Amino acid sequence: MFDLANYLPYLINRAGVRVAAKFTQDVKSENVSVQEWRVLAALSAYGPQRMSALADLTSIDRTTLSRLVTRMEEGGLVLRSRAEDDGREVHISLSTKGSATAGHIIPLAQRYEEIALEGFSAEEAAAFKDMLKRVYANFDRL
Amino acid sequence: MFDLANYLPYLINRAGVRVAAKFTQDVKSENVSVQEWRVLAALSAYGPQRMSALADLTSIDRTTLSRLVTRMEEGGLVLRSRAEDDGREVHISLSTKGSATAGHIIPLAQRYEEIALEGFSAEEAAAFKDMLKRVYANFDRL
DNA sequence: TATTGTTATACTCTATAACTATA
DNA sequence: TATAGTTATAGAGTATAACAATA
Repeated sequence: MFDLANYLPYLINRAGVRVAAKFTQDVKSENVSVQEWRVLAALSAYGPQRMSALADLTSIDRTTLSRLVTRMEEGGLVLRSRAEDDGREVHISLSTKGSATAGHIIPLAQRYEEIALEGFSAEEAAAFKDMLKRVYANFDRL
Repeated sequence: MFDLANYLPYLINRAGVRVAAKFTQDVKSENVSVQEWRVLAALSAYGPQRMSALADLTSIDRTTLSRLVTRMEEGGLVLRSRAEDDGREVHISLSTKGSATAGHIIPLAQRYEEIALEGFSAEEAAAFKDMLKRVYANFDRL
């Protein structure tokens, strides 16, 4: 047969789906979707980004991100501007409202991390995160 | 700021998205989507299931699953039948074609697990899977 | 010609609610 | 009334390809 209960991609997917589903409900009060939060989080963590970098950081498809950013721009969460040195590039940055919204959500996000890691020692948590990074890196070339 | 690079939900999401994206390309030759594979895998691992159980096993929304199963039924991958003892329940099972398709994909899926866990010791891999189960369980009540 | 980003299209997924059939 | 599953609808995501603007 097939040992689904110990199949790694399955375990990753179901954990991710569950966390995202719960988070969706909780950020609804901020009128922000999970994808929008991912953009806000990436810009909060790394500052203004080009579209292609933002797509990598958020794991959001480029064409989806383009329209998502348009909606966020219309909602006043982010600013879009052309690069001065290279007219092809677009720089996305947080607006004041976007920063404030991110500031409201970050504590909630941190509570999610605490819930997820309940019962983990600090060493276990660090090892766990490291393993997730290694899995990601193992697919770098593919 | 916000330490995205060590934020657990982010790490889980990006690993899951990357694995699913690569897998999508690879199963295309079997004319099967990732969601369809999840159904095939669940039925291969646990045998015939009711719709609600299958939704839990695959982390697929019930309404999405209902239409997904319709498409798979039309494609000859699964069989849908009413329960004899309770006319409300529907049992989904693999057809001969569905079993054969799953049989083709399972080796590919196992290669994905090997790629994902490259550089992991057996103990690390086991600990990693256990942690993913604990994270999932930590959101049980929410 | 190559790169960056946007738009078009068709299909799928999600979320909510309403609905049918059965218990 | 409650449960199992389906269907309707609107909004959003995905994949592919085509496109404009810039380099």
